[in-house]
Amino acid sequence: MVHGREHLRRIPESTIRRLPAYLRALENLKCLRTTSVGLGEATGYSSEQVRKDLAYFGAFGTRGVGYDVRDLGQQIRHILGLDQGVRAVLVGAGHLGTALVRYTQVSSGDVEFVAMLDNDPQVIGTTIGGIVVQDVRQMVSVVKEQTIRLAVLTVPARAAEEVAQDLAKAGIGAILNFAPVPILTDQHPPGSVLVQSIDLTLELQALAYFVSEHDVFSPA
Amino acid sequence: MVHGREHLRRIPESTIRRLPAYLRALENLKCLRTTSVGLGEATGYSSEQVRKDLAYFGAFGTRGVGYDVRDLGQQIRHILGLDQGVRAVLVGAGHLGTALVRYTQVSSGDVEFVAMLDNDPQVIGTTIGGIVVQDVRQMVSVVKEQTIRLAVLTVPARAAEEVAQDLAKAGIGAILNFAPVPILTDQHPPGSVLVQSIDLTLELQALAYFVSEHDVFSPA
DNA sequence: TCCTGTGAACATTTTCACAGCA
DNA sequence: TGCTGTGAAAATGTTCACAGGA
Repeated sequence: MVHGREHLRRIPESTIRRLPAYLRALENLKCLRTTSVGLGEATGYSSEQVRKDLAYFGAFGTRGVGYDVRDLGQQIRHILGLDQGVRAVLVGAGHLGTALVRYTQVSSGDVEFVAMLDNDPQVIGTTIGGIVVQDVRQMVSVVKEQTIRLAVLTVPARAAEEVAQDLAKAGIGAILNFAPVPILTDQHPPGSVLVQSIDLTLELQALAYFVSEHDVFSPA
Repeated sequence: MVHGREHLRRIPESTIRRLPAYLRALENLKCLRTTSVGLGEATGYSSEQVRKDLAYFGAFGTRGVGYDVRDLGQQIRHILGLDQGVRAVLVGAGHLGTALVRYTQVSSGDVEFVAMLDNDPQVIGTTIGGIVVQDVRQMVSVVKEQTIRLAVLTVPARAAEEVAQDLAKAGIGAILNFAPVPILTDQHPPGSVLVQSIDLTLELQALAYFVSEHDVFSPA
C-alpha cells in the first residue's frame, strides 16, 4: 500500500521547463490575482497546460477564482529551488560569455553568477560586470569552495569537453553549453551531470528547413 | 487512393531539429563512410534514432555497409534547404547580437548574416564583422529587397514585440528570439511566422530545479 | 554476416471533457 | 456560475525487434 508521498508521481521534464515562464509572467503582472487563462496568454501556453503543470505540485488555486499572484510566484520559486539562491560560474569570458553575464545581471533574479573563468592572461584579472575573471586552472577549487552548482560554458569547441570533464569532477550539477559540440556524451554513471546545449548554428539550420519552400524529395 | 508522393508522411519536428547535428558530425568526420552507430556516437543520439530520422527522407544508406559521408552530407544540406543559401538578418547590434554574429561567421556555413540593424545612432553606420549596421527603420525594405527569410532578434524585451510584428509584415519566415519575452503569440493566421525563443534566464532557472536537492513538496 | 529500413510496442506529452468546490 | 484539478483520449516521439538487401 502506498503511503506518505502520494504526490511523488514523476514530474514531466517539459513541465519543469515551463515553470520559469509562468514565474516571469507572474512577476510582470500588476494585479493580485490571475487565472490559468491569464497565465496562458502571458506565456503562450494553453490554459489546460498551465493548470496541469501547476497541479503536479499541489492545489495552488481557488476554484471559481484563480491563483494568487504573489503566493503562486513564491510556490514556483520554491519548487525551482530559487528561494535558496543558486550560484553559477561562467567559463570562457569572450564576447559571448561577457554578453551573457551582463544580460542575466539585468534580467534574471535568483540565479547569480559568482565567478568567471578564462585561460587568456590578457583577460584574467580584468573585471566584467563586477566580477574579476580568474584563471580557469582554479576552476575545481572555485567550484568546490563556493559550492557552485551551475556552469555556463562559452569556450571554443576544442576546449569544451576537457572543461566539462573537469566541471564534472568538481561536482557541478548542470552545464549550459554554448560550445558547438556535444559534451559529456558518455558519463559514468550517465546523467550525473545534466547537460543542456544551446547551439546557434544548429538552431539556424533547423529554422532554414521551415522557411525553405523547396521540395525535400526532389533530387539533391 | 493514394498516388505520387507516398513519401509525404509528416516529418516529426524533432527529426528536423536533429538533422543539423548529423550534418555537423559528417563534416567533422575524416573518413569516407560511417554508420548509424558512428553518427549516434558523434551526436549523442541512439543509432535507431539516426536511422529512423534519415529514413523519413529516403534510403540513403547501404545495408551491411553504412552511409557515404559526402553524399549523406549533401542530402541533409538539401533537405534543410542549405544548398540554396539562406540569408539572415540580425536585429539589435548590442553585445549579445554582436557576439552571435561573430560566432556564426566562424562556425556556421550555409546560413549567412547579410544585414544588421539597430536604432542607436552611435551604432548605425559602424561595421561589425564586416557588416555595416543600418537603421532599424529600414528593416522592412532591407528584408524585402534582400529576400531575407530568417531573423535573429537581440533587442531589449520592451522592443521585441513591435520589431517582431514588423518582421512579420515584411514577410520574414522565422525568428530566433533572444529577447526575454514571448513574441507573436497571437498571429493571424497562426504559424505564418515560426518563432523559436532562446531565453537564458528561463534555461538557468529550469536547470536550478534539477540541481537543487530540496524537497519540492515541503512548505514554501 | 553486417548494417539499414521499418512496423509494432512503448513512453511521453498534450488536449479534451467534465467533476467538484468556492 | 466560474475556474480549478484530473482522469481519459489523442497525438507525438522513442525504443525495440527483426526482416531484408549488399
